[in-house]
Formats: sequence, C-alpha cells, structure tokens
Amino acid sequence: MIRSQKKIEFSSKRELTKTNNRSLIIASGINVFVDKGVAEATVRDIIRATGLASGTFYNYFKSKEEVLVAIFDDFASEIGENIRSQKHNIPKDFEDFLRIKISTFLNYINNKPEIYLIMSNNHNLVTNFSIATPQIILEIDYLKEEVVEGINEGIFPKIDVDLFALVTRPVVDTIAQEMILQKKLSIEECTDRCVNFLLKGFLGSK
Amino acid sequence: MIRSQKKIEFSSKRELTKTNNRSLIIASGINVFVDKGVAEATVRDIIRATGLASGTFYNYFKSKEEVLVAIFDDFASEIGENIRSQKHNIPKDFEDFLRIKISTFLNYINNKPEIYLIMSNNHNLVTNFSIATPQIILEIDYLKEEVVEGINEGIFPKIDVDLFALVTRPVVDTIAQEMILQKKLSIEECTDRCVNFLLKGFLGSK
Amino acid sequence: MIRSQKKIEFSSKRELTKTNNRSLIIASGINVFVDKGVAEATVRDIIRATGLASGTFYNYFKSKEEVLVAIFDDFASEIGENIRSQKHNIPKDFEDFLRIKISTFLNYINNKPEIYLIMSNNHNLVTNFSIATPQIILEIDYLKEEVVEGINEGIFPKIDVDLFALVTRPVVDTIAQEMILQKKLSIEECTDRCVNFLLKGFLGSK
Amino acid sequence: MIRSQKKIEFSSKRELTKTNNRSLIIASGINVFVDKGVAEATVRDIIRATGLASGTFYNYFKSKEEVLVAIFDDFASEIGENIRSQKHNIPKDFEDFLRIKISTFLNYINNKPEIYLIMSNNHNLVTNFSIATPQIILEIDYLKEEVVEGINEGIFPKIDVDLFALVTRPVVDTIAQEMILQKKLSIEECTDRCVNFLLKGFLGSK
DNA sequence: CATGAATGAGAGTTCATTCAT
DNA sequence: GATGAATGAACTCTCATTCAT
Repeated sequence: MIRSQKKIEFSSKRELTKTNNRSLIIASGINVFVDKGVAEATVRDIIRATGLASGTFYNYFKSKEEVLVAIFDDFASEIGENIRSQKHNIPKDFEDFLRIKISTFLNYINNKPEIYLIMSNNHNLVTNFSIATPQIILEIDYLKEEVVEGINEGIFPKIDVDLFALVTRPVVDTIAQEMILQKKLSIEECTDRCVNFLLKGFLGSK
Repeated sequence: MIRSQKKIEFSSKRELTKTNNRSLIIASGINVFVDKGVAEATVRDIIRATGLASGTFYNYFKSKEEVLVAIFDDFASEIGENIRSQKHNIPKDFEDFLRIKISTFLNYINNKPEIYLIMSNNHNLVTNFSIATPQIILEIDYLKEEVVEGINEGIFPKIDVDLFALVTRPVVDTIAQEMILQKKLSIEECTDRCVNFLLKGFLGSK
Repeated sequence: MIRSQKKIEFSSKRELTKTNNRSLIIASGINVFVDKGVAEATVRDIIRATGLASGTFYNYFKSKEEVLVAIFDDFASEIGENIRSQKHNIPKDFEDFLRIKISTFLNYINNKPEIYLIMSNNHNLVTNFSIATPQIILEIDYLKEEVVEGINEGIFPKIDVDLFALVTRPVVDTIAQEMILQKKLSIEECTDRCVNFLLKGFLGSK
Repeated sequence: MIRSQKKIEFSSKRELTKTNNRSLIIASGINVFVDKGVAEATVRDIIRATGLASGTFYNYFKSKEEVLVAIFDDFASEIGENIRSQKHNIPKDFEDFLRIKISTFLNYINNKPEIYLIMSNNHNLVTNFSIATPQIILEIDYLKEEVVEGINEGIFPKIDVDLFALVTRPVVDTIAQEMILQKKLSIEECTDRCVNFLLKGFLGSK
C-alpha cells in the first residue's frame, strides 16, 4: 500500500535525522510555504507531505500560523546563538560595525534561504506576527541602541539614527534577495556593496 | 433596510446602476484586499460588503484577480496622465532628477494609499500581473535608461547604475510606507530624506 | 461590438429563412440537445446560441422541456401530413404493409436525423413526455390496430400481434441508427433488411 | 432522529462503518440514478439520501460518475462469476445457444432490475464508460465470434452474422424491459419469446 | 415584445477540526 | 499519542427566472 510505504519512508528518515513528528511537520511546512506561499498553504498540504495522520497535526499545532511561528522561532533562536557568539567581536568603527552585522545576516540567510524566502514573500504576515526575524538584526530597536551607544562612546560618527533604522533593512534585504535568487554574488561581495552604499548614504563622503 | 436604500439610490437609470455596481465591487475589493491581503480575500468577502447578490459579481468580473487588475488599471491610467504632464519638467541635474521622480511617486501613493498598500503587501502578485505600478516610475528599465542618458549627456555624474536600479525602489518604498502608515512626515520631508540619503549613497559627498 | 454583430447575423438569417424568434429558439434547441443531450442542456445554452436576450426565451417557452415538446410537435405535425398523404397507398399484403411503414419511417428520420438522435439518446425523457414520436408510426396502438384489421380482413396472416407491437420498433430503430450514424446503407437497403428480418421473425417456419 | 439511529447502528467498528458508508452511498446512487437519470442526478442528491455529511461523499468517490462505475463494477463482477459457471454448459445447436445466453441475461437483470434500468436509460453513458454491461453477453464482438465459431464447426447454420449482431440486443432488450416493468411474463416465457422470434428471423423461410 | 442585469438557490468541492478507536 | 473518517461551514461558480427599462 502506498500509504504505508510513505510511512516507512518517513520512519526511516526519522531514524536518520533523529527527528520527531514536530520537526517533520515543521520541515514539511517550510517546503509548502516556499512552494505555495503562506496564504495558499493549507494544513492538509503540510500534513499530507509528512505521511502522518491529519489528526496528528493538532497534537503539535493549532494552525498553519503556529507552524509558521515555530519555523521563525527555531530560526530566531539559531540566530540568537550566532549573535551572542559574535558579541566579543567588538567593532572598531562604524564601517566595521556594519560589516559585522551585515555579513552575519547574509550568512544566516545563505544557510537558510527557504526561510528567508518565506519571510520576504509574505512580508505582511511577518509584520503582523511581529516575529523576531533575521532582519531584526538589522533593525530598529536592537541595532539602533547599539548605534546610539557607539555614538555616545565616540566610536561612531553622529549619523541620523532614525534614517539608519529605517533604511538599512530594505537596502540589505534587496541585495540579499539578489544574492539568493540570482546566485551571482558571493557573501563578501554583497557585504561590500551594502556597506559601501550605506556608509556613503549615512556619512556623506567615505 | 440598507438593501432597499441602495436600490432606490441607484436604480433610476440602468446604465447608472451598472456603472455604480462595478465601482461598488471595485471599492469593496480595495477594502478587502487591504484588510485581508489578496491571497486570503474571497469573492464572497468582496460581494458581501457590497450588499449585492453573489451572482452579480460574475456579471462584472470572473474572479477576484480580475478585480485586482481593474483596480490597478484604473490607477495605472491616472498615473499615465500624471507622468505625461511631468514630461516638460526637465531635470537640471541628478539631484533634481531624483527629486522630481520621487515627489511624483510620493504624490501618487499619498492620493491612493490603499492601492499602494495592496501592491506592497502583495509584491509577488503584482509582479506576476506585470502591471504598471507606481513603483515602476522608480524602477529598473525605464528609469535606468534615463539615468544612462543623463550620464552620457554629461548632466549626471557617473554613478553605479545597477546599484541605483537595485536600491532606489526599496529605499523609497520603505520611507513611503512610513509616510502612509505613521502619517507623521509630509511629502516634502519624505522627498528630502530619500533624495539626501540616495544622493550621498550614490555619490559619496554631496 | 461582438454582441451586436451576432444580432445582425441572426437578423439577416431571420430575413433569409423567414423565421421568427420562436423558430430561432427551436432551431437552437435542436442543436444544443443534439450536442449536449437534453439533460445537460441549459436554457442559457439555447438562448446564447440565438443571440437573443435571456428574458426573451420566457416569452415563448417556460423551460427547455417545453422547447423539446415543441421540437417534437413540429416534427409530429410534419409526420401527420406525410401519413395522410400515404393513406391511399393501401398495402396488398403484410410484406407490403411493413415495407410502406418502414420506408416512410426511414424517410422521416433521414430528413431530420437530429431530431431522431435526440429521441433515441433520451429515450426515458421521450417516454416520460409520451409525445407523438416518429416511432409511434411503428408502434403499439395505432399500428397494432391496422394489423388486427388486416388479419380480420384476411389480407394479413395470423401473426402474434403483441410480439409484433413489441419488437418492430426496436429492430427498425437499431437499423435506423446504423443508417444514420454509419451512413453506409441507403433507405432502400435498410427497408429490405428490416422487412426481411421481421417477416421471417413473425411468419417464418423454424 | 434518523440520523442518530444510523450512527448507533453502524458505529460499533470503524471498518464496518466505512464499508457501510460506501454501500450506503452506492445504494443511494442506484436509487437516485433510477429516479432522476444519471445526467440529472447530483452528488448532493446522492449524499442527501444517505444522511451523511456532504464532505463524506468525497472520502469515497470523486464524482457521481465514480459511483456509477462502482455500481457497474459490482454488477460486472457478479456477472463474470455467473458467466464462468456457465462455461461447461456447451450448446448443442443454435437454438440451444440462444436459449442459454438469453436466459442467463434475463436472470441477471431480473435479480438487479434497477441497475439494468440505469443502463438502458443511459445508453450513451454506458457506452462511453465501456463497462462490461450485462448486455455484453448478447453483444457484438464476443457473441459474434462464438457464432462464427459455431458456424465454422458446422454446429450452427449459416446465418447473417452482422444482422445477428445488430438485432439481437435490441430485441432481447425490449422484451426484457417489458418483463421488468410489466412483471407479467416469467423469465422462461420471455426466453421462449425471444428465442422463437430470433430463430425464425435469422433462419426462417419466408 | 425585447432586453439583460440582478437575484439567490443550489451544485461541486475543499478544508479545518473533532473524536472514537 | 497516533489514526483517519466524519463533519459541516464556506467557497467558487452557474443557472433559471424576474422585472425595470
């Protein structure tokens, strides 16, 4: 029977990846969200691809939105670790600061492009959920504070912090999309592009 | 009853009713698309808000996508007129060029913020429809050529045209969203912000 | 406009065939019933093909079934005339009787094969309507009486009248279908086949 | 309430319910197809009569056509068994051959008259599905070959095989309908009638 | 009479969710 | 916890029919 074959297939996969049903559903969710978009995706789509019974879904999640949140949460916690591990990497100056943050960001999304695609294709959803996305690293509150600190400490120049908070994300975002979809530019090249442009944008002459 | 009121209001002339119903559906479509997003919106959502019978929808449109196209079409033709009226407004230099384009763009979306919201929240869809969106004014092919021309004529400085094509839209877009949603900044202020930032970004020192 | 073109087309047709809207609807009904079958046909299908407005249909008919009845009625009256013109054609014997009836029948359906197709493809409907169909010429009451008369007058042999009433129609029907659909056999050949087979069936010694 | 009664009746074992629901739908399908004809029948008609929820239908069938196929399949497999059990019943002569085939056929349809009615009222459909109908026993390819064989072996007389193939089905069909609908004649009487008539039709001297 | 837009019932179908096993 | 059939709300869309013009 096809059904049981599927089950077996997934069981072995489970064995291999040492994962459980929750992870199975999340993995399937990522695929479905990338393929069909979050709005068009259905719980059935997700559960179908796992080989699990439909009822099983509700042992783990209440809705597809909860899966989405879980996907982002998982990703966010990974990011968190990564960021913390960058903490001792203290920037010398503003350029260095930008370079560290942006290259970290680009590394993330290069490793998990699917999740990044879900986020950029469903921008409204992501905002509605106000989830800690990787973009957050480049965004308002958190980053802004660091910049303000840097300015106060005299390490950074006195830039327009609000403009910085507003503009950095979309610029890096666009270039990141270019990187993932066109696959022409390396992480280093993208980082350079972003840093150069932003630096000039905020500072005037380099 | 609301129903009969409507009937009385519109039913004097057949043609009038027809035009009104079309407008009614389009208006309702705009509301629904803004509220729920295009993907989540249903034909029933749209027709429900009009007070018309469900079948009536299909006298005017085949699907919600056709409503979307109609919304964009209406908007696009307005934009067309506006652009043409700007043709004799020849820029003195690159700053002037940016200022004209960006202020035109911001004026559009300030007049029809709902449509702009639909478009930016459903960027995929919009690209799929390849509709002439207001963003087009700020985008790749068309604008790029103008810049190249300007450079060749010696009016504009030699900037990185590809970076320009890539980065201008998202920067202006983000600031425009800020303008519409927060309603703190005037069109002039936003224009200034965009122009200043981009100018420095592309040129280095102003 | 496509619409008015259609109208004009049909108006000219109307001029040509000296027909009116009722005939137009009936003609369209025949086409639709042949193409889609009576059950699948809709009033919209019928009216669409006429170029008339949907409301106009109801000035002439209450439903598609009424159109069907009209189609059969028209046909039946033609048949009636034809039969009357055959009245002086008095059969010499049973073979002659069969030959006259069957050739008459085959002539009808050869002239109006569409209507015959409607009838044989919708046998249940036709029976439900108990309309005077061309098959009636070959059927129970009317024909049976003639046979009984013939037997009483000593012109026809003493055959099983009930078997005759039951079997004649389907036999002729099947061969008629063969004639119309395959178009290999002439009316004369079909008549011969039917007459020979039936004659032997009713009369023949084993 | 009928609803809860049903639930109580069937819900003891899951498998049982499943089998019963399938049977329920098929049984309802038979009724509806007989009553309204296949073309006029709707999925909702079928499911309505079962007392099940509308969605439940689609757990078992994709469309009413699939129900029809299931009905015929069930019947066909019964027929298959029956035919096989007749295999050793080798006919002595042509009359015997006709008698065996026809009585087998009449026995089938006498047991499942509803299904026979569906088939004869929807002859188009049946042909389109190319389903093994009971009529097949009396029809062209299969039977024709047997007759040709019989002729070659010298057991059967040299009859017009094409006429045989064409005429046998409608004759038996008509008498069968008479049998089912009027319920006056026994299977034996009908068999006699058919055999006698056909035999004379094919063999009889004029 | 002709027109054709409006109507709303109803068909097909999908889906999230429940719950007995 | 896992299962998967049952449920019925809700959606897309079509159609017969009405009725103001």
